[in-house]
Formats: sequence, C-alpha cells, structure tokens
Amino acid sequence: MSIAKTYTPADVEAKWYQRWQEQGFFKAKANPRKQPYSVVIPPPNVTGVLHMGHMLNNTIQDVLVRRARMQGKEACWVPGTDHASIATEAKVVALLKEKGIDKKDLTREEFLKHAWEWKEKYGGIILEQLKKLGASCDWDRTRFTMEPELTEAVLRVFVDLHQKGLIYRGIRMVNWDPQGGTAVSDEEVIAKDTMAKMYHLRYEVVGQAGQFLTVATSRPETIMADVAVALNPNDPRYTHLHGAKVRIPLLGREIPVILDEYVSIDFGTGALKVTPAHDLNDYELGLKHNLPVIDILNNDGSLNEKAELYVGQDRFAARRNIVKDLEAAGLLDKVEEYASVLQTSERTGAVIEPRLSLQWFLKMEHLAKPALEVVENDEIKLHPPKFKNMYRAWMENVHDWCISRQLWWGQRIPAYYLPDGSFVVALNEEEALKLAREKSGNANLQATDLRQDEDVLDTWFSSWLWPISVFDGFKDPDNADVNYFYPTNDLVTAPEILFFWVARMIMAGLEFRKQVPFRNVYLTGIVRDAQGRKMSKSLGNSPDPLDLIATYGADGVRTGMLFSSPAGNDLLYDVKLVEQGRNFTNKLWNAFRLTQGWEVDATLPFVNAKAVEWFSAKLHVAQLELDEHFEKFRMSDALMTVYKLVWDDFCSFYLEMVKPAYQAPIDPETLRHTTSFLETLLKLMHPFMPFITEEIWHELAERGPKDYVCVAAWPKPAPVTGGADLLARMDKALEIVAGVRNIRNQKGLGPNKPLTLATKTDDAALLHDYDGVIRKLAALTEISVVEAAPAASVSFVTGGSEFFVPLEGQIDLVAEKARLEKELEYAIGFRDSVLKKLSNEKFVQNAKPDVLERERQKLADAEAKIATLQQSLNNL
RNA sequence: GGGAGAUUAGCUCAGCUGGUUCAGAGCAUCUGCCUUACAAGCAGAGGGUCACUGGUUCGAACCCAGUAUCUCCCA
Repeated sequence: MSIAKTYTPADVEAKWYQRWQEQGFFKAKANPRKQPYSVVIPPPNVTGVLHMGHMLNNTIQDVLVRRARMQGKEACWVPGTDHASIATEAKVVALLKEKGIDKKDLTREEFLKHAWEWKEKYGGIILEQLKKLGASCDWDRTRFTMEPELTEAVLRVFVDLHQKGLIYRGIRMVNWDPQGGTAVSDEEVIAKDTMAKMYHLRYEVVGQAGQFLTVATSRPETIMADVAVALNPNDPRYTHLHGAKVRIPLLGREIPVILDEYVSIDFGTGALKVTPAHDLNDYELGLKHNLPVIDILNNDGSLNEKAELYVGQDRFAARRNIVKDLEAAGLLDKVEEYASVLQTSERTGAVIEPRLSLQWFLKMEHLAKPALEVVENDEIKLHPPKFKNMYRAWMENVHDWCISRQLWWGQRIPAYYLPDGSFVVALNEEEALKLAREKSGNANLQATDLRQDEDVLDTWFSSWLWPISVFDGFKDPDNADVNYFYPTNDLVTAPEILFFWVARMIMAGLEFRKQVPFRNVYLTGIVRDAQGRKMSKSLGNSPDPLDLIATYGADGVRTGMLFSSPAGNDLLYDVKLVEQGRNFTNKLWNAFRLTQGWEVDATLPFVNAKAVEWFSAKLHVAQLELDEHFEKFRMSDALMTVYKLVWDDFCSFYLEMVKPAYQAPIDPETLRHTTSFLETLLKLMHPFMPFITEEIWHELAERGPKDYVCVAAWPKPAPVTGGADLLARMDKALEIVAGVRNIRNQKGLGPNKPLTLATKTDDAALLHDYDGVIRKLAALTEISVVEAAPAASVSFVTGGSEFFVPLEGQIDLVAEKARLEKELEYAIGFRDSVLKKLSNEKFVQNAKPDVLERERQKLADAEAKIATLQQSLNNL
C-alpha cells in the first residue's frame, strides 16, 4: 500500500491553501442571486503576533464562514488590523530608545515616519499567520484602521457627531496614565485589590498652637494640593472646629475646615483632606464649596513647582520622602494597612492618576439607549445569553466616552484653534479655514493662523466603525458592497471587549446606518493553561501557535481548540486536546486508506444492505443534530457530533460491518455507498478540518477543475424510510455483539477465536436480518436458535432474549451464578421501583398518558428480563 | 459594598417544557489485545448522595427559600 500509515499535514496544508486562493474561493462580491453571509474579523493589533486567543477566535469564525460558503451563501470574511495607538506608540518609542532616539527630540512628522516604517515591516505578520490556520478570509479586502479611507471615515464621524452636539470638549477628571503620557477611558482602567497604607497626618489648627486635627490619607504626597479639610457636620468629635482653619503639614499653608455630609464619620479619622485636582470626589466637593484647584503633577507623574516641595520628584519618590519628613517633624500620627483598590492602566500597567484635564468627550446617553434596546429585544443575540445582563448593566450606567489621547499614532483630532482660542471642527484644513473666517468675521485669516489640536482619537473610535467602514459605508454610503453585506451576520469576539467594542459598534451601526451591525455575537472564553492561569508571556505558559500547527497540523489544532470550548467558557488549554485533534485527523486518514485498498469484484452480490441502510439513517439523524448545534452556536457540540459520527458510527461500526476479509474483494454496490458516505462525511467535517478533507476529497476521485470540498454543497439531511426502526434494531443487534465481546474479554479469549452463539429469543426476525452483521462484528461462526440452554455455556441477557456462548471446560459455575444473581437482584429492584410508581393512584391519575405508557413498558421489559434470568439460574 | 452567573464522574462540560434518550458525553483511569486501515489504534470495564439544608409535587439534577464555596462585572 503506497499511502502513508499516518497522516502528515505539513505535506498538504500549504498546497491546498494556495489552491483555494488561486481558485478565488474566498473572494466575495455582491451577488443578488445569493444570500449574503458576512463576518468582520475583530481586527488584531497591527503590532501583534498570533496567540492562542486568536487561534480560538479565528477558528470559530472560519468554521462559520466555511459552512456558510458550502451552504451556497456569498460568504465574505473581511480581515484587517487596527492601529492600537497606545500599544503601538509605546513599542515604537521603546524601539527608538534602543537606537538612542528620544521621542521628545522628534517632531510629530518624524515620529510618524518611524511608526509607519515599523508598521510596514511588522504589520502584516499576524495576517500571514492566520493563513497557516486555514482562515478563509477575502484577503483582497484587508483593511487597516489608519489607512486613508478609514481615517477619513473617522474624521467624518467626528465632524458629524460634533455638529449633532454629541462631541464636546471639557475639563474633566480623567484617568491619566503617566507612563503612557495620555488619558485613557474608564474602560481601560483595571482595578486591582491591594494592601495600601493609610497615613494619619497632623494638621495644626490655626490660632491654637499645639492643637491638631488628624487627617487620614493614602496619598500624603498630595497634601500640597490640599485646599480644605472636610468634616461631617454631625460628627460630635469635631464641633469645636467648625469654622476653623488648619495648616498643611510641612508646607504651612492655611486652609479652611469645611462641613459636608459626604464625609463618612467612621472612615479613617472622620476628617478628609480635600484635593480637587487629584481625586474625583474631592473635585465634586471642591465645586460644591467653591474651592480653588491646585494641580501639583506633571504629565509624567512627577511633582511640579506648584507643589513647592519635592518638585521634580516622581509621585512615589515624593511619597517616600514626605513620609520620612513628616515623621521627623512629628506630624505623622500613625500608619496603618488597609485593603484598597488600585487603579491601573490596561495598556502600561502604570498606576492611574485621577487628573483634571481638557479632553474631548462623546455623549453616550443618546447612543446607548437604542443600542440597549436591540439587545434587549434580541434583534442582536448574544451567545451565550448570560452576557445580556452584563451588557444591560453597562449600558444603563454608561459614562461619556473620553475619546482624546495625548499621542501621535492615530487620527489627529480635526479641531482647529483660532488665534482667540475658540475652535472650529472640520474635515480638513481648507474647510476649517472657511469656517474659521465665518466664525471670526475675519476674511483675512490664513491657514497658518490656525492650529490643529495636538491630540489623536482613541483607537476604539476607529474600531467602532469597522463593520461599516470596511465596506466603505462612509465614503460611499450607498455602494453595492455595503448595501449587500451590511448588516453582517455573526461577530466572534471576547467578552472583555463587549463594551469597548461590541456595544460601540452597535451604537455606530444604529447611528450611522440605522441598522444593527450584526445579528449574532458569539463570545469566546479566555484561553488558559491547564491550571486555569491566563496565558502570558511572563509565565511562559503559552505555546507558540505556529509551532503547534507545525507539530499537530492546522486541522488538529483547530479541532483541539474546539473540543473543550463551549461559548463563553474559558478554554483550559492542554496539549492533550490538540493531540486528540491530531488523532482524529489520523483516524479519518486511515478510514480513507482502508477504502482505498479495496479491490472490486463486479460479480459479487450486494451483501451489506443492512449496514448501508443503518448508516444512512444514522447520517440523517447526525446531520439534523449538527445543523441544530450550528443554529444555536454550540460549536463544541457540533464538532463532537461529527467526531462521534465519524469515529464510532462510521469507523468502529459501519466499516467493520462492510469490510471484506483480508485481501478479499468488495462488491461494487457496497463500495459505491461507502465512498458516497465518505464524501458526505468530508463535507460535514470540512469547516472544522479544511485541509485533510480537501486532501482526501482529491485522493478519492479524479476531480474537475472547480470540484473542491471547500465549495461543495453542504449536505442536506435525507430522511430514510423507517429510519427510527432501523436504528433501534441495529442497536439491539449491537447489544448482542457487545455481549459476546464482553464474554471474550472476561474469559480472556482473543478477538478472533471462532465462537458460536445460541439463543432462546423472542425476536427471531432480528437474528435473521442481522445475522451477517452480528457474526462479523462478534467473530461468530454460527448463530442458532435453541429451545434449551446448551450445556457448559456462558450466558447473557439483552432485551427479553437469552444468549449462550458454549465454552467447553471454561465455565466457572460459582462465578457464573453470582453474576446472574447480581443481575437478577438489580432487575427485581428496578421492577419494584416501577411497580411502586404504577401502584400510586395519584401518579396514574396525574401523569401524562405517554409517560404512563412508558412506565408500563418498563414494567413489562423488567418482568421479561427477570423471567429469563431466573431461567438461566435454574439451568446452571 | 452592589449586581450577575456557577456548583453534575478524576478533568472539561451537556442535560430543552419536572416523568426511560435521567443520571450522560469527551478526555483521563483500569483490564486484555502489536486481530494486516489506524498502538496517534482495537475490545471491554469501573467511576457520581447532581455543593449543602429545607420546601412545593404523585414524582426534583431541573421549581422555590436559605446556607456554603467559586467566577465574573461594576463601585
């Protein structure tokens, strides 16, 4: 036999991927005669490389897309990347630093030149990696969120929303990332539980030397920004200080004591220092009491000259130093540990600094309301639906979106400032100038008089337009593509970005196209290691996806990932999973090898009708089940259905039933059916295992130039007459087979030792019809119907029939008796429980007729079994 | 602190409208087999008080209440 004994994916994967591309199978265009099916990829970070999360996510998308393509839909999977402003800028800055270049020494244009160079060099890597996985994207449609067309879309949207009054500029407390040197949105802040220290500081009461008010704070370095100390008016401990002034420790500046019920009496000392520039709550308090704002921090988190002390020091260094100095001055009362929450930046990990700054915001209320509604009314379905609760909670408490970032890598905010400080918002400089002239009434205003905002937009402000912008829906809102492919069908993404991205795409879709961007959102879990830890570079617990593909084959890896990943559940990755996937490909390969080895003898009669009928019926049931799993987005279950159909039903049973003796020929009819079954199985498996199925497809027959399983028609379930009966009868026959095999195992007989079977049966027809199947699978030479048990035989009971395997000299009467008694005992217990149910009048009155009928049948079966078992015992 | 979800075999999970497809699947485990498609395999077997305590019901893994533990989201 010339076909390799084990399947070697490396030999075929690249070949088929190339062929598919040459054939243009992945290309999609608006085609009114076909039903559209579109998916947009969650654009990976342009600087990224493929990780396990991408593997899972893109495998699922590819399964959906490939199946849709086979179903005859115009399947369009749009790939692309996003520019990931903070992450990319940080990488470029780091790279430049290695070369001895400081970002500060570069102009914006110079920096962007470096960034683009870097993007050109590394930006496509991840997409190339996806091809190795088999992703059937329409690569001609590859988009990048910062390319000119998409940038224009972003700017248009900004201008539009500004005109609608939804974008505004204001001083707000933002989350400042001192390391990234930029504001980040609420959603990019991660709260971490930590133990922090609470410092009790002594503020001297003005005019009462030696009298102190003790204030507890976790941030002693901010006292220089204090503008008041607040007390609860109802706190009896402090009534004597109402109206007093206190002196800031070390600094000596006098600040008022204010009263506000906001202060909680039992937290800390009940006295709260008020630092409006560096705490959101303090800021609110300051507004209410009309207090000044003193900002003592620089962008990088160091103290500025307004602090007067520790100027130039980093906030954490300043904290250490001021604690030392306070202690030395006797102004530190005590330090205690307490559990607190540290806000950190998702991007850089730096501790977030609440900071007042002038930023651009997008009002959310108007956008959030309809976006909530379409999820509530299932116009967009989340899978699994438990995420609906989370989605609702967020949408009902949504805050305005801080969309400006103090970076260079990204779309620059299209706001232009006039010399007088006012601004206009316009798509480009010319229009801005026009507007500025109108606004100022100064017709002589020149472009050089305008200054464009320095900041760029949040990357999500590009990504939220993705399902529209990839089809050029902003540039040309009525183009054929967008009209045909939008709304897209399914979105596959991670729950972590449900709000960042999914919710905002829904908002954008409704706002700009009055239509939802997709119908289904499939939320994958996080890929973790076997111990449940998140995969991370620092832990080194993440395998390299490309190594995995090289070792186990893309098909093996794809199925391995899917075996254990129900929607929304984390995937505990274990190499055993991809091994299982690889083994599955090998199993299929060998089934194919077997059929390839058969010689046909055209004169042979068709002897396998029972097997063929049965497998046809099995196939029908499995297809219905498979389609149902797909409709419900139960991908693991869908795969498992195919897995069992192929491995158990096709290989372990069907092929064993029809397989001729070694080197014996097969009849043409059986071969025809078998090949046809195999082709159907290849189609059903193709979305999961595209490469091996394509390889076998072409090995199985000479194929025409366009005849690929990749574009074969998805099989329609074909009902089989009397299918349910066929399945039930085969099940009975296989039970008999299992009974014989069990005896072989118990008695240590080899799988091939010829045996005979005798039976006292109530279903002689079954034995007659399935004689061939049973004899073959159980390796029996003869099955005979008898009146009485043969001497010296081992027996078993299935259904109401008793079977005997004569075994001269190998019968252990005692053990045999014990076994039968145990079975009998169980059967009696079972019968009694049914009897009890049936003798309960209320049950008989209340239970539905079919339930009652089933119970009666149960009773009859049990009675029959008991009778047979007793007979067997008597015979011993 | 507020909210949501979960708890079923050693592991990962199914289990629909309460009732024979109700205690399941895959993996793992154990036993025996290198039986000419496959040892990346074949055959067989064992394994669970459905977290706990009550309640509703003729009947509960499923419905209700409480308890415990875990996870996630928000503050």
